[in-house]
Amino acid sequence: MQHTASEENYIKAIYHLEHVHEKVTTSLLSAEIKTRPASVTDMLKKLELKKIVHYRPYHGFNLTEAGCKTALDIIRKHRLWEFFLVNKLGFEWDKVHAVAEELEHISSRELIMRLDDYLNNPAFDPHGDPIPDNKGKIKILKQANLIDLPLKKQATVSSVKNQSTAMLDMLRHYHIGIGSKIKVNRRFDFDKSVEIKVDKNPFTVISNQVAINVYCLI
Amino acid sequence: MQHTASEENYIKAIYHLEHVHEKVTTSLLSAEIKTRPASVTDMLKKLELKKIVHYRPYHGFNLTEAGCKTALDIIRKHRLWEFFLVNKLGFEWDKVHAVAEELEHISSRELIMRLDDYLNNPAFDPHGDPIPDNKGKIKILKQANLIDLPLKKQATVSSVKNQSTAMLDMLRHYHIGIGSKIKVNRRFDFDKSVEIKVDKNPFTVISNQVAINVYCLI
DNA sequence: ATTTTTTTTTAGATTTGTCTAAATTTAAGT
DNA sequence: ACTTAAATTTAGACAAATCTAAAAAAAAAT
Repeated sequence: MQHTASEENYIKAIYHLEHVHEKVTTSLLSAEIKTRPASVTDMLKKLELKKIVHYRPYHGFNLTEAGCKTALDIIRKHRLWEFFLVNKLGFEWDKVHAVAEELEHISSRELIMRLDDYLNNPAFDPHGDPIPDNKGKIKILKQANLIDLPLKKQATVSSVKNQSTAMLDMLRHYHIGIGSKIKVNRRFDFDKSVEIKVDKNPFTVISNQVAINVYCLI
Repeated sequence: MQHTASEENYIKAIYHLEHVHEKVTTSLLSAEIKTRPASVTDMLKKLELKKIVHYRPYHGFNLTEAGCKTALDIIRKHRLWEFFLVNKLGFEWDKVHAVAEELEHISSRELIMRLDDYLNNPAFDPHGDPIPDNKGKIKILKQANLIDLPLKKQATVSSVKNQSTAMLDMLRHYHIGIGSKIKVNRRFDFDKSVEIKVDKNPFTVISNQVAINVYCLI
């Protein structure tokens, strides 16, 4: 009793909307997946029958427990594939979404188990979003790019994208390493450089090119 | 102007049939992909419009040049994924077909380019079948049936005809796999069985039924 | 509390890929 | 050559997922 790719897309979209809006409505979902409201209604009736959503006509809907589990499973697949595409195949992290959208619908459970092991059971995808484990559990921490960090809030360096010698050399110079505590003091519009404080060191400014390679837990 | 997964399955099936039968007919294709003849006729009319096949009603059909190119592209994807599944994820080589059937329909060209590089541009899949390169070129090596091998000359197992689970189980028992080094020591007239040496293992005798399914490079 | 606007659902059509049953064409058997 | 058998195609139906246009329900505005 598996789901079609289309059903999976609806389930995933509902899951995401539930985390942003209290009530998930037909028009919200319609906008999210770029289909007409009428089509959404049709699909909801199907998902209701499959006990994936609780659906009260005219008053929105939300995932059942089973629906939520299914959503997490799809998200797990999506993010594992993204991790694979970036860390094994060398894709740019902003180019993987569309491909992962296709790969996430591959059904083999064994494939995902093996892929997870092959990647050493990563907890975060290349965008810093948590990857649910095979029971649907997710690590609450979120990884964010250094340039996206909220100002003056401490964060912990968790990974570095470009691991070339030149890059690591640069990071050593600024005393930035995995585990370093970083606070962003301000951003400069002129060249998108960022003023930061690393551990107990004095403030410094790092270029945008350096910043975009550093990820932190917040 | 891309093809649906269903169209791709037809194209691939026609390609394979063309290499076994001089004329590819509706009923042959129908049996190959397990759909009713009427459905095959419908699809053929669509593929004819797309200039994928030359179709003469009641008299069979064959791939156009474009169709052939498309088939090779799908086969390339299928075999690259099989290689990945076995050599990176550790699947048994007789368990990858179904998964690769799904993966082969992922459309991203960049994905396949990168996967190919990541795998070091392999020329043969785990079953010993050649992987077309990105221009559709296939490496052809001389393959000989195990029963036809010259005595006491080493050969390398390159492919297996009957890929049923029972067969592969049998081969595993004799430690025969793709890449195994085999030497034929003698043939028994009584039941046409063959005494062989596989890699560094002691001599064994395999039945004629097993031997005729094994092909080697010499 | 009505009326108007917005949202949602229903009704009916379309496309894709499949099916069954009937009709047609080709091949085979005498 | 003629009849029978087999293969193929046509015709019509169906399920999935979408659409448009119209109807119905809920929300907002006066």
